Amino acid sequence: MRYKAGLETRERILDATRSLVAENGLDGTTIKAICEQAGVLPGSFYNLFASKEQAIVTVVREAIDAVDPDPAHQGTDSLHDLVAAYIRFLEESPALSRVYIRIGVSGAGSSPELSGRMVRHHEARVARFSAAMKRQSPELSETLAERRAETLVLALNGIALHRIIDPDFDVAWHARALLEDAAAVS
Amino acid sequence: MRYKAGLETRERILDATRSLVAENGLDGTTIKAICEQAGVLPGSFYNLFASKEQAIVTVVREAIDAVDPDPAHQGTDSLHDLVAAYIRFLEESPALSRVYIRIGVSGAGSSPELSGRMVRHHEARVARFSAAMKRQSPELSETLAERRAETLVLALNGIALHRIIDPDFDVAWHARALLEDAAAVS
DNA sequence: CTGATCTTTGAGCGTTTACTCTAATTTGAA
DNA sequence: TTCAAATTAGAGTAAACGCTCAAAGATCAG
Repeated sequence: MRYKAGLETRERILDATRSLVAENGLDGTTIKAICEQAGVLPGSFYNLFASKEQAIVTVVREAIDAVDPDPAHQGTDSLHDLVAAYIRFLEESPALSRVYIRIGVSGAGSSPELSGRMVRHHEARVARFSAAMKRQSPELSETLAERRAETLVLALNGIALHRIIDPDFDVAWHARALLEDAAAVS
Repeated sequence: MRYKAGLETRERILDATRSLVAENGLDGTTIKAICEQAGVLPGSFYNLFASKEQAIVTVVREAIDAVDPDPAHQGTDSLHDLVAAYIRFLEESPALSRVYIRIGVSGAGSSPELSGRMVRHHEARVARFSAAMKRQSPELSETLAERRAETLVLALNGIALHRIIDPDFDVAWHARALLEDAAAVS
């Protein structure tokens, strides 16, 4: 894994894994398909990755890192900023965001590694939304703000999810509608 | 499929299929597991069902029929009624509702039969919510009411989905929060 | 009881899965 | 140029998958 050729192969494998998981989901993605799309034979795959799961985890980590960008700004962003960032992620990284939705949705199947990572990510994300919610509506109680924040995050996921079934679905419109409703209350 | 024994076996197979899909999802449910849980051998399964997919489709149809009860009342129910009915479905039919969420969410995988059925169901459901929305807020334009109705349905699914990862998750609270937000706007 | 029909048995089919192994080739620092 | 280390090729493994089938057993109308 030190030579240039190996690193290039690794990238090709990750590209293939990303698009295949986006297209077919976790269980629908096979080693054979990855190798074919990457132009590689199984021996090469297993020279660079210990298992199929390791390649998938790598791609999922990418997706999780991409969904909550600019962590330096944490503590200053508004709910609107957060939702806008999510919409941008969905629109500008179609493959990666499909990976994210598929995993977040299926509960990562039978992989404890992925499940744990996703649960922790969800908690952190709710916390970030919750902080923004409290900043925007200081009159809300602690627990109420947290629950409303979680409602918003989960509802956003439900909306993003629909794009997997209907590629022409207008995610941005619905996400903004949701945000407006939440803002109208507070 | 006419003798009493066959009908009982059929029920046992459907019970097993329902709980296994609820627990492990579509791809995680195998013929072997179904047969073991139903106390049946593969030959018996295939005497009653043409394929694994047929058994699953039967269970999914159950779930779809259960999520929108009392179609006779269509045209009179309020948004609150519809959301309350959904919450009741989620709470009173845990296994069936998990099947519903898993299928609706994953896009039914690679089964065109299931995908088509789910798409049609979603459209009908949105139409029903949309009608209730127009009744409640006549001042909204046609398309606006429809889009808001779809936002609500999808957000509800996003919330219900989280219960698959966290069984203790308070679906009812979050669903009601969503409804209040939507109501506060109109 | 008879006998046609339905049900169950359980070994086993062919395919696909993730993954391994050895030998050949390529790489790039010294 | 040398040569150990990294990378590839590609046949091959064992296990799991959905599913089949012939034979034995259970059911129930006539």
